[in-house]
Amino acid sequence: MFIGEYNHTIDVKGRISIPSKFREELGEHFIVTKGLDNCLFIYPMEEWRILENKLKQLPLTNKDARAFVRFFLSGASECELDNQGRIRIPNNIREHAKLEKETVLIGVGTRIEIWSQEQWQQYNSDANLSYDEIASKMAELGI
Amino acid sequence: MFIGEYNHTIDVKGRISIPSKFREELGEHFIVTKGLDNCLFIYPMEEWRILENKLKQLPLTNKDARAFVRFFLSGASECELDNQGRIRIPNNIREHAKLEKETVLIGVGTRIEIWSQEQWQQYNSDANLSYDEIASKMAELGI
DNA sequence: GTGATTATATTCACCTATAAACATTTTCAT
DNA sequence: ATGAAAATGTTTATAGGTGAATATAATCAC
Repeated sequence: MFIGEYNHTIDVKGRISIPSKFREELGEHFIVTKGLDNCLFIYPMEEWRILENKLKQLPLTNKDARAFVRFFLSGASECELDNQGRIRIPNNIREHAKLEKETVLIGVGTRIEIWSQEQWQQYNSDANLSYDEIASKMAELGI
Repeated sequence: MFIGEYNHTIDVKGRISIPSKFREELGEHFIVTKGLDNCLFIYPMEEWRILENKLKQLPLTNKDARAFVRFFLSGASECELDNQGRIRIPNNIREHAKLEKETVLIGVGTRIEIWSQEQWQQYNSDANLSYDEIASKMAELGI
């Protein structure tokens, strides 16, 4: 399980270091792809395979399904940590997440997400999550 | 059952010692998360596992579910007592609870909560639950 | 109450993760 | 082939995390 929130910076060459707490669980190779809500998703290989399989099963005849599959697969690239624990973010997906310099990496269970700091703050303050909503979600889940 | 109230301080490195009375029941590893009402929740590992599994099952395609999972998991951190019975509170979580130096730890049955002293005092006076109100709530709940 | 024991607070010292700067290699266009 | 630009690798500095030691306060047994 990936959990937690970390503020990291992107260097002038477009590289970012992955929080050390995430590295072991990520393994050597993993997939970075365009995510939902203007962020990037990072999946360990194992989780990626599961997602791939789900995507494969989507009906090719459905317009939305085709768009969804294109979105995920075209934006995906396999990455590897360099020997200082960094990765290079490909330009096309970097733009998708509006990554400049200040970023936030969050652990979200089966995946990691990379946000620009600005986007993350905005997402959080957009109050699409009021306390009441959180509370009722928690109640639903029996937390 | 966690019960009682303790005043502890956070040191300059962001560490706080867990009341000795809580330690045995907590075990070695546990999870600290952003809680409701500007405090932090501490869950024993067993409880946490159950939550994890529920969270994993929420659909990626549902916007509200994504927001909730992000809130909950990015605000979580696995902790371990050091050999003096302390834990470190990550900064993002710490800000959520407005923890400065003086804090209050309270036992609330299945979990422990960490409050800033200020917030706790305010909560107690704001909520100014009269005894009558408490009594009638209890009756409602069939206690 | 007195002393012994345990819990908590505070300080110091070390180590690791990250950031930033610099150096080297590769790629590509001319 | 040559130079420019991009990618990759290395080095160093620093902040923040971690562990240990000491000091102070609270608790307990007698």
